[in-house]
Amino acid sequence: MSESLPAAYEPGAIEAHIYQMWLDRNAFHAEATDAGEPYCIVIPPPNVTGALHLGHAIDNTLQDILIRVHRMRGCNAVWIPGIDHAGIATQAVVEKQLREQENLSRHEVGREGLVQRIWKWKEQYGERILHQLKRMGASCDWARLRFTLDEQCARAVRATFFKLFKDGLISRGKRLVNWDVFLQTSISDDEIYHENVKTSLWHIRYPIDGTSEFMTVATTRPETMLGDTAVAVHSEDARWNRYIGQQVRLPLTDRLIPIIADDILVDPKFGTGVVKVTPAHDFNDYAVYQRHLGKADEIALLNILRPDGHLNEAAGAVYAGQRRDHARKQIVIDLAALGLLIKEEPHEAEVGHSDRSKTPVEPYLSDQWFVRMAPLAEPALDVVRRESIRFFPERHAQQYLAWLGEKRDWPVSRQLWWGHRIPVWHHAAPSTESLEWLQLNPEFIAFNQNESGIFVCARDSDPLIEQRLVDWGYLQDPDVLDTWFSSALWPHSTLGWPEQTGALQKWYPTRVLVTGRDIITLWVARMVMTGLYNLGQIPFDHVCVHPTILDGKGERMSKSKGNGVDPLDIIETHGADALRFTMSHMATETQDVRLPVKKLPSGKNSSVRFDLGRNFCNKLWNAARFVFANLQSAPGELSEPGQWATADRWIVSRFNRTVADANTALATYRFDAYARACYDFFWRDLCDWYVEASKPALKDPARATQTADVLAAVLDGTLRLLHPIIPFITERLWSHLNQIRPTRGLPIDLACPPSELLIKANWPIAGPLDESTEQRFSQVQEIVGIIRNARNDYKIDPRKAITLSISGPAAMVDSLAADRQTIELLATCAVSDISSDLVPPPNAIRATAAGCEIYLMELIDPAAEKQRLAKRCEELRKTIHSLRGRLGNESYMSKAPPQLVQQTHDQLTEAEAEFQKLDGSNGG
RNA sequence: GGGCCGUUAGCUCAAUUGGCCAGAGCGCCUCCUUUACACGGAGGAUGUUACGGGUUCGAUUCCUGUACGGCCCACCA
Repeated sequence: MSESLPAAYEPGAIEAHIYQMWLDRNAFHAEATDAGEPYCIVIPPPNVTGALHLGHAIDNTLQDILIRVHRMRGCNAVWIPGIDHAGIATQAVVEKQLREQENLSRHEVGREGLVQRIWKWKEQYGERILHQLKRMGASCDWARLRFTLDEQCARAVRATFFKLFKDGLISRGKRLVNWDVFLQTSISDDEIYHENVKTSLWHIRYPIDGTSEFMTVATTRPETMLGDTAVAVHSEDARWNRYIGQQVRLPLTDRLIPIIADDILVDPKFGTGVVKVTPAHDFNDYAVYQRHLGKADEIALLNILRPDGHLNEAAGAVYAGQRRDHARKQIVIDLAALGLLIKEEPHEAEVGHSDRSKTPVEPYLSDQWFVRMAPLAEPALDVVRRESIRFFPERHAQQYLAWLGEKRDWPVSRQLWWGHRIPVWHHAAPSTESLEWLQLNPEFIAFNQNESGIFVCARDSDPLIEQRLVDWGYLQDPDVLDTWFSSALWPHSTLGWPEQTGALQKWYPTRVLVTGRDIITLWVARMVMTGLYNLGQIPFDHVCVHPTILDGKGERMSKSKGNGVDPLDIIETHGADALRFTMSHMATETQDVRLPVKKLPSGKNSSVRFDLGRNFCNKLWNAARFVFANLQSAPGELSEPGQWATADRWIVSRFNRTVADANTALATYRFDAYARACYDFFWRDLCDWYVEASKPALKDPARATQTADVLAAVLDGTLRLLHPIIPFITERLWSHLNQIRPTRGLPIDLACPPSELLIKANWPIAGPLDESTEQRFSQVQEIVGIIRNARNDYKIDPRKAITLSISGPAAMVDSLAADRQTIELLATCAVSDISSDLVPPPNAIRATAAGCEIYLMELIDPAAEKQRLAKRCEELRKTIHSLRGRLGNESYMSKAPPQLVQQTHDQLTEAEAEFQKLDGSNGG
């Protein structure tokens, strides 16, 4: 029945089996009607475009730890998984594939054809992501898997858009947007990266109308001059201000454009002091246009580009149809021919590029939908200021507040086909019949009218309503919504909103959002806004921001950089638990952690950083094997802790302390502190000391049963404590423990009810601490330490037992005698005498620890001993000098806390006592 | 250019509201294959806590300046 466990832990042999067992037992699933305090986490949905890397691994490991801890604490815990459709990124990938493999453009396959292909692609890559999550041990409630483009999310999107539309928070307008001419869509600021490009600065003369004079402008983009509608100067620039109100003749065109004053745009000390103004193709110039709008010096807006980046008719017959880069060359040639090009100097500029298509973006004037932010942002700022939502670490709230404080309108339309289509239909001249109908259904239909016609928003995706609109000649907006629009609804859309589902009522607000700091603004802030707007409630109480994983060169792991490491690679070399343990250990409060990665001959990646977790698992495996080998099948009779050995009481107290530390760490999302507390307890206390100390006890018939019971109990508790971090190995060992020892015979402080599965077991109880025992055992540790130290100094064969005697304070003699066996085993020695009044034997090595004198006998080399003692005396002399200095300092004595002064006093007394003894014997 | 954060052992990171000799893992050195574990055990070496100034009895911790690095925002015709 209880098969033997191999000497080395082999994660590959058990992980798949254990995960399947959890699935078979439905261990991840929760129902809203289940008992327990609700505890819900929604996963930050990974983009379907790519496989997960280690950045996702840390994010999901931490979430899984929280979910598993709270499940064990008896909460009704649910972790909702999902994937993001990642509009622009996904469409770009599939379009690229289409081009490369079939040489087709999206227009050739059509809207439906393309969307169909993307869905296919999504199935394939979505599966891969889910597979990765499962291999990592993620205990997601898979029955609740969501996709940001599925029907449930679509209902939430429609309902939200409708509400915004009805409340007048959706507006449509011409705006200058960042245009990707390759994908022919607008992209958001955050989808742009800047690249340093070597180009030229061209100086061009603009003839001032009615004079023989010129104004000289400098530009890096000469082709945009065809769209100039003004030149601007500073109002106080004596060189130029007399021309304000006059006109220049725009070269290569027959247009006259005004000379205007704009003191914001123009810095008179920079360049020539004259700036060309191209409001349709430059963000600053567009701002000029807006500033002058409605004033006497209002300027025109002239778009000279087609959506594909070619120049249009407005650019003039000569240039219309040319590509933007071709036009630039041609214009330079033409200007030179006219003698209007003064010079061309080398110039470096940061040019915005689309993250998706890697092509330069074009500021482009187009019709877009916007969400007005001000009314949404204010309450979202408020809940964080009031700390209804708390950030961990706190400092990250600043970024949130700063960004939201700007309240910049959110452009939500994207000229894409993959995404939630904007639920707005337009008609320039609607029939009265249709208008009457619209007014009949204010619950489902909202509309507003302006000079360009009527815009109708339909709440539900109802084919009958939509068909009716189409029949009346209304056209649906071809654009789709920004991906963030659907992810902004994630915490409530995944729970069923707008339906008042049981899940929504039970689990909303969710408890914590775990994420990296890069999407605090784009995502976290928007979730808070929509949560408050749609439900009047915050979406989560806490935001846990974990460090960003960097590679060995300090660069962020990302798919586009190609430096992402597949968690499956690490799982292959180290195991999932090792990956998770190391991730938890790395989750400190710093903003980044570096992870040097090495490429294996197989082409896969690995990193020695994960050895930490692997070694830890192996140690756990073997410590458990040791316990199993020493357990009788039934526990002994419960005895009173008062009858236990020091080591027994000590390890129980240490365990209780560790549980308390883990609880504290988890309450503030200090996953590193949780992992470190477990590591130190398990390795340092349990393995290094307790297991070693238990070995003679297990051979002693009088103590074997009690010791085995403590071992079983502490192993039981340790597995519970570690399960959330390293679920696979602990579940495996748990089942083995259950087989050979179904009941533990737990000492009272560790009593937790039994459980067949560890994943469903109770979280350990932080029982009482036994300070005096901890202190007493630490004296044993000190004494053992100093003996080992001396043995090493004297190069004594590790196998050779030495004889020693201990002279200590009368109060310690009895307790030391009780722990004699422990000292003898751990320091490989025989203790011949423990007493309060020993005379130092001749030729013995002397050492001091825990206020005791230790005499190591039968060791020669008095010269070496003398030298060693001299060294120690010197150390003590320094210590004493420093401590006396501190106590002699009046300010210190009067201002430092008395407790600290007392401590200093005690230290001095101790050091002086040791010095006196050593110096006395060494004095000869 | 504006804002935020960081700089601790060769590397990667800790250090509760300022207070024991600033710790751990890896790496390094010595020794040990002792029946849980060499993915192990015992011991050891390594720090002007980036640098300057200040506050304090006392500063890795608080203030300030400099250097370097990262992130966010805005980007200059």
